[in-house]
Amino acid sequence: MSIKALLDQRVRAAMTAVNIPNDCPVNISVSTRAEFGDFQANGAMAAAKKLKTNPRELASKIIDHLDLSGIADHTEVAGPGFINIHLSAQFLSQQLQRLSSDKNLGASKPSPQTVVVDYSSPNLAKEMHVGHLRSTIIGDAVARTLEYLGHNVIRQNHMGDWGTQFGMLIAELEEQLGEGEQADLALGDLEVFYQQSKKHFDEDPGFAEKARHYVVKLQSGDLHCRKLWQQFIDISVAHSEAIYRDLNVTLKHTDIRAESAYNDDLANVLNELQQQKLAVEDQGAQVVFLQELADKKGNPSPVIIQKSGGGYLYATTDLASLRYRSDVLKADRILYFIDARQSLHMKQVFTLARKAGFVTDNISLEHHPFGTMMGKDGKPFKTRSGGTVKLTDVLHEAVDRACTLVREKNPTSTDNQISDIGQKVGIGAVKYADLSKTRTNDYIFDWDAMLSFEGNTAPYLQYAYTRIRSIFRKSGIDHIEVTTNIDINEQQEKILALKLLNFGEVLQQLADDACPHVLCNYLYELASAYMSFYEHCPILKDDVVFQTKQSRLAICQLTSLIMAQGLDLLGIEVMEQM
RNA sequence: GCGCCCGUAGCUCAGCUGGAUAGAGCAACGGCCUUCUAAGCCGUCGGUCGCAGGUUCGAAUCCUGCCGGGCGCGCCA
Repeated sequence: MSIKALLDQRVRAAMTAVNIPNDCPVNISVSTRAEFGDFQANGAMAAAKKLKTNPRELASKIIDHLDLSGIADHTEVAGPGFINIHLSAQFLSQQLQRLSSDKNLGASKPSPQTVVVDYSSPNLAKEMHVGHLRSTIIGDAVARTLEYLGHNVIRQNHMGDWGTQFGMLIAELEEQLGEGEQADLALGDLEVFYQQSKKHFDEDPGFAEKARHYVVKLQSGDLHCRKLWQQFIDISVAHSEAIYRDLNVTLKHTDIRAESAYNDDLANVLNELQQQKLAVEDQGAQVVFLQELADKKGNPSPVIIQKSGGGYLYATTDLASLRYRSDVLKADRILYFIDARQSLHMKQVFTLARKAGFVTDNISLEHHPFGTMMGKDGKPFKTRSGGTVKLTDVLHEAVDRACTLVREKNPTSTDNQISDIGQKVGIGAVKYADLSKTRTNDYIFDWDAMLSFEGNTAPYLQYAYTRIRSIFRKSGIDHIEVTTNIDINEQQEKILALKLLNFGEVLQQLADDACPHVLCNYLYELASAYMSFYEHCPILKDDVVFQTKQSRLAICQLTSLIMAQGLDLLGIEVMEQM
């Protein structure tokens, strides 16, 4: 149980003892200032309002019935009716020792659920650009965390391999192969290939006609088109997978279940919607009108299931995948990490899937959106030439800069050591820059901030870890026994201790809200608390007595374990030195 | 026109199930390496939390209106 939960329980008991109704909140929170204790309960003020009594007197009565023996040194009423709780050093010591022997590092394991996490899902027509970073790494961090908490996580990479533009791309591929070129050569740069193809499509009516024709042939199973398509897809998937490797993302080949996988089920989806009288013909298309999402005037929200030409759209594919995830994968929760611009679409698909009975009633369907990437001018991001920034270019630049810095700081290191550290630092910095701001609104792409290695960045956290490892190397001690007594005397030790004890709660919040930035913030605060501790509390110095040294090493060990675990959940690697 | 998201320090962002004097990083300035890695630590400077009302003992946080920005609203995904 977390300290917060423990305090909540005790204060609740005291509130009940003074006849405060159960529906009044307890409101345990971390104190904003040291003189206000470590935690405070402000439920007395709300309760006093309800009971029409004096809040300070009520708070004082609660304290009279509050049993915090062995937990707090003292409690006091302050201000309008706050109950400030000052934890005892002994209690903190006990809690830390318990944490040391807890293989879950304070994370409580809820009853396991099957959670489908839909993330990354790049469009295979083009190369991945910086805009794809968010879905990929946020989804990955959430998937890792849910797994750590014991859930059955099923990753789904719903790659876009089946849209209208593939007719254009395979027609272009056919022409280039006709000149004797190898597919992998023609597709050496997907972005260039896409542009060539697009230009061809726009300028040559004959080619455009062929492209449109090829879409239909492809979707109806024509072998020649299918073969060309497969060549294109294989190469494009390989590009994405190379990026996953560089990014240290856990998505595997077997996690791919692309749009094309649902092709054979699309007609079934339509048939069932028609049988249920949900889909009706309108202007030649098959459309479902959702009254549930009607506007103020009562106009229902339309979802097109089949185009007037007979083609299917992504709503159809998404419905098929929802049914698959519910029926076959048996999901309790399905999390989607998709651009906020898809919000209406997701809402429509979720509403329709429930209405048509494509998913079980108690399933949790969650769209976790994120905003559009903006330039420094506050307008939608573009490069000087009007294009996008390739993800692979950002990653290479980050690793190059990191390697340069590592070389400066470690002139005697070998090339292998430098590239190993540079890789972890560079990639970590890029990922952390994105993971640490999880606002669901638009965000600014700042090249320099993304490639910074100072302040609130991944290298700061990695550096804190290496400092700990360095101490263990210097001391010649491999590890500290979990039974070692931990003393909390200095202020820096106390601040660090409270942070360490909060890890489990942060993970729970991440699992519930799918917001990795709370873990980033936590780890930064943890690293910061450790840095202060490190500067102010000597460990291996000659004048440090044995017990203090052991205690501080135990604190170091615990910090390193939580730091490494936390960073691992973010998909950021640690190293012994940097 | 309707809908969704957003507006916090010069810049980039936390804080938002209401709680005490709104926090970080970057930038600027000043200290700290013969002592556990200075990618660091300590300090200074910097904010009418877009504006105006409302609810409340208490509002950055909740409600309403306005201003400003982004996005979305039937055959792309």
